[in-house]
Amino acid sequence: MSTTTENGNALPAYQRIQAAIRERIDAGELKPGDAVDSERELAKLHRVSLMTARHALAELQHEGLVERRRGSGTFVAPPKIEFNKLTSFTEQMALRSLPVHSKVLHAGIVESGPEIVARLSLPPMASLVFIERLRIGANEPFALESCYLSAAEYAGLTRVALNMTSLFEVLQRDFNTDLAYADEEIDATVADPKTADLLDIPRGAPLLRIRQTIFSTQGKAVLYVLGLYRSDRHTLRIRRFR
Amino acid sequence: MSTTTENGNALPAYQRIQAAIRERIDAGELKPGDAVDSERELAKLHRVSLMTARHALAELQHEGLVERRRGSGTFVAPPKIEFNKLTSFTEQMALRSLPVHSKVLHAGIVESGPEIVARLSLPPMASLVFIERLRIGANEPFALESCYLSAAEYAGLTRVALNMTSLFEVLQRDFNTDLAYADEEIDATVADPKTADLLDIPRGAPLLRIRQTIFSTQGKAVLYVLGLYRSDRHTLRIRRFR
DNA sequence: AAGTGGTCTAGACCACGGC
DNA sequence: CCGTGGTCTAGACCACTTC
Repeated sequence: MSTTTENGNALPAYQRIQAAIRERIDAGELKPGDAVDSERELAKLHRVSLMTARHALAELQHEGLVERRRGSGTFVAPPKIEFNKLTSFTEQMALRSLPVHSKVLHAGIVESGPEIVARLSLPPMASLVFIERLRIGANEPFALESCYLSAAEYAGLTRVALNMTSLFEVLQRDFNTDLAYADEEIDATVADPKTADLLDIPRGAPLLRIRQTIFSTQGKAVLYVLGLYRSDRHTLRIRRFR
Repeated sequence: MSTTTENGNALPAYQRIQAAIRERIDAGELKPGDAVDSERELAKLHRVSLMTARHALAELQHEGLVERRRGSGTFVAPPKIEFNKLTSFTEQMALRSLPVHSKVLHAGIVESGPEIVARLSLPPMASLVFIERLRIGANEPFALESCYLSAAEYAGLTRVALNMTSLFEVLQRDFNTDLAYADEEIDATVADPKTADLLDIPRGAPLLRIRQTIFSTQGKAVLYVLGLYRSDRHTLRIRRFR
């Protein structure tokens, strides 16, 4: 017997059922806590067997979109807060609806030391795009960020105005590079004279130093960022699990 | 038809199959990359239907224990590195096989300010167990940690020798408290004179400050920890996802 | 061609929750 | 009690990989 009587497309039945439920949630028709159709109802509605309806719901449960309670039913799960999410400076500030811009201090091609090249898994003599920006939110300097990328692939970045635009956005739009995750090393340091002046803090003031290697969805190290954050204006929040 | 012919226990068939596979992996009989029995083999071996064998493998795949490739088979997945894992100081040092101990500076009951009480979701006048420890690894002071817990529940902690023992372990063993996750606030500060002396660093040296609220598996805030880490001996590593 | 995982059926019994 | 999810059967066809 064929999968459906009126076939034609390629989407499995259980995925069609999931899509239908997702749509009802996205449309606001179903809110957190509301009951979703039961397995038996879904089976009748979509003319599939119980196992297929069950499969659809089981996956949605695993995704965290619904909760299932034996004897009771299937319910839309409350929205989950996402922890340890990699967000750009622009996105973080937008969440707090703060006016934000950057002052580009440098943007060019450099021959850098072996350390940064190694972090990007590039050959020892590779040249790099180097962008240094002072990050400003609510008219106060927040952070000093130095970004490094392979010049071979991202030389065009030096011609993009990055004072108002998110680097993440430019990489996605103009270079078709989607970022996936970042490995970060976090420690504390003190402001040297030049940094202190730029960030408008006393020399010797404590700074949070975050060194990120950011990887694309293809698993390639795309971006190395050294960030110095004013500790009086910045707290990093993370959640760790046992 | 009954679930099995020779029933008696309560474990579902698919979980017995999973357990059998897990055992073979734990025993080293199956290594990463090795092929696991196919659905059909498992079905015959355990005398269950294909769907049941399939269910067992599908869950193991979702857990990340095995990888399944259509047309090819099911294989033991390479071990995954766990990121952002909540580990005790003792566990971290054990990973680097460094000799480790602690010097208990204080251990007693205190009436603390409103902030810490609030972080533990306790009534305003609640008294707290306060334990201050200097953490020492490789014969060098690493960090200064102040722990706070509800005195009503954990008063017995003041009588436990915590200079060589992990607090996490004591909570689990003696208080039946399993920890699940921690919300952490991370910033930078400078060493005050007392802290500088204890950590054997210059006054004004940068410190990584981590404030943790640690929750039990029941979702209760159990422990508040204020940690000051020598930035020349400590780097926090995390991975963040987009 | 043979074997694998992916999807699916049309039933079944059980354990649990709420009324 | 009835409806819910949880487990399970004994098959089937398909898409894919490997040889």
